[in-house]
Amino acid sequence: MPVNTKTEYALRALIEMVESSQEAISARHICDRQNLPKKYVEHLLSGLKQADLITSSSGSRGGYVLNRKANEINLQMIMDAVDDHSMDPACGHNRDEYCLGATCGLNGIFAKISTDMRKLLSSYTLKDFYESYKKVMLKEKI
Amino acid sequence: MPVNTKTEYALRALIEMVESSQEAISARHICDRQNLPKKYVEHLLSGLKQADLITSSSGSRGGYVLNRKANEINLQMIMDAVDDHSMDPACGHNRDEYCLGATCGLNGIFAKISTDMRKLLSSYTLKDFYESYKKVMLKEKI
DNA sequence: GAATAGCCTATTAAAATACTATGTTATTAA
DNA sequence: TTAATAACATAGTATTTTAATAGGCTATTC
Repeated sequence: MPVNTKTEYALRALIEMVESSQEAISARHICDRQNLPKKYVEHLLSGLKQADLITSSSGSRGGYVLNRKANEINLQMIMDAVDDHSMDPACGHNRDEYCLGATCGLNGIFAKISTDMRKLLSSYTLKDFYESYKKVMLKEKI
Repeated sequence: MPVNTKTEYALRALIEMVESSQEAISARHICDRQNLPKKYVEHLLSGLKQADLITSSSGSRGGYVLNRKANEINLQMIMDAVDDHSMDPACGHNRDEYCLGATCGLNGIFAKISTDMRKLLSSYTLKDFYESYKKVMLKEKI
């Protein structure tokens, strides 16, 4: 599955940051609101920070803030940030003993698939996820 | 990674069937030529058979034959055949305790991603893989 | 200086993945 | 008709990846 829990949790955390706008939101608040495991999510947030998607501040009023507009963060960026080796199909990334390596003959087309896949995943922005999420949440409240 | 070893091995086995045309090719021959683990591949072949992508015959002249033209078999079919739960991102397929289920708000867009992904993977046919493979193999021989 | 929050480095638990082992049945060819 | 070859079925194992937890240290604010 292309969207694993790391990606899903990261998305849900980022949605809370969109919601909270310029005000820093703590991991505790994020996890309370989204019902997520705090320690695990903290680890993911550190990945998002390293990728420059968010910034953080320590201390009692600290927390996390988006570092870009929601439409400038896409799914592929998020996946790369929390799960570096996500979309790279190629003979050689698998078991060495049963791989034909450079002579496999499939590397070319595998590379194309990888490119196409990344392109597709780059087409979904955090804005899309947020809006989709918001729509459902508003319905729930009525 | 979208293309795991199951998919890769299945592809390489199917390429040998394309090569062998209407003549049945045994698992032993496939695995000798492609340097693959026989028992494991046998298991994958049974999946391909169940999905009607290939037929098989027992006995000393037995083996496997493609059941469709190479351009009528695509990557998504192969993945479904050897690895049923491949491309279905959705809240709820992950850990229950940290999932908001139906109210997650992401199910809609996750479904769209899944559809788009399947569409993309359906666009690569066995013919594409075979031709890409052949091209490299011919170069090697010179 | 207590409380709150980020962050860093293990460690563990569970699940998926990639195989392996053994045995049975079907077909063919000597 | 029997030896050889091959599919097929079931169960088991081993490795890897994924998902999380634990504990402590550092930074900031009230």
